[in-house]
Amino acid sequence: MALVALGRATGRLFTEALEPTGLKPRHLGVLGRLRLGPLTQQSLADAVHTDPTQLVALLNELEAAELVSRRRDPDDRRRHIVELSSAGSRRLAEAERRVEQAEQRLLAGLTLSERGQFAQVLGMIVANTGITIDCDSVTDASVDIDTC
Amino acid sequence: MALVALGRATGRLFTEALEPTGLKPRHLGVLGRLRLGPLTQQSLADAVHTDPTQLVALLNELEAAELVSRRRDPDDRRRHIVELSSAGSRRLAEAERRVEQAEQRLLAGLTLSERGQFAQVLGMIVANTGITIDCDSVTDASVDIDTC
DNA sequence: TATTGTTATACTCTATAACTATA
DNA sequence: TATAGTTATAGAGTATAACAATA
Repeated sequence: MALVALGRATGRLFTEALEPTGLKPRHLGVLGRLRLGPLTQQSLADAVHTDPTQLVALLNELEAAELVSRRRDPDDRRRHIVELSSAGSRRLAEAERRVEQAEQRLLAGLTLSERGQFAQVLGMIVANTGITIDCDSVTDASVDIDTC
Repeated sequence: MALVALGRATGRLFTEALEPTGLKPRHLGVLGRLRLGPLTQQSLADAVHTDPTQLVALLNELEAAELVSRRRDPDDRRRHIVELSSAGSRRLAEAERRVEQAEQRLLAGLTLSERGQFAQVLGMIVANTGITIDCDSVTDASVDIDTC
């Protein structure tokens, strides 16, 4: 179905748009969530619907780039508290800008009302089926930049 | 973006719907193309926009299941001519039925006119961007079962 | 004993290069 | 030498199980 192919193509588009930032879509999801505040790795994994096991690798990369920090939770030394750095905050903003530009290119041929309809239909499909989706703001009327 | 996640979820939906047939979406694309007539592997690879190298594995599986046959082209013995068997034809029909059912579930909440709008918008996005898509009938008004 | 984070393993997909047999 | 098909290899992405430290 065309929807699958278009989804893949869109994924490639976003991935390429992010390339200059050194981030991949999944990194963006993590950084975006951390902007709301520091989290434990477990709760972060839940929040971005990622396997805790895969989150480790993502965080290793983000930490190596000094975009996030990990520190032990003094209350429970098994836990790591993950926090967005100021560099991470800046990188996130830049990445979001690039993704938004890519999205503008993608939707260039559509009028505002068509974009609204499109977002609405996407939301309805998600809502009306048992489909589990990896990201949150699907019903966001602006088809906005949740790059989960 | 929601579109990416929905595309992935839809892909999983179709893949699962096909499981009882022992086929994967890519097999379906190959079988569907062969229904139009026998082809050389090269032209088949072109037709379904698949790497000739990956097509080999797909055809090995389809041939092992006796859904297609490969024979040398007498005019150029380097070439293989690939042909749909009658069993392949039946399996294809069954697979298409299952995919269509999955699609009905996916679009269950939408009215006919909403489905039309949706297909139209998908087509416009594809047409208005430089996106290369792996399948043909994207602009098909019925959002029909090209499972490429 | 259970939980947090980590490592190791494996399996699928995909992309690329090298090989064979024919031309 | 070039082409059709094949094989081998390596790289992402993902899922699962086992492990160390801590509770």
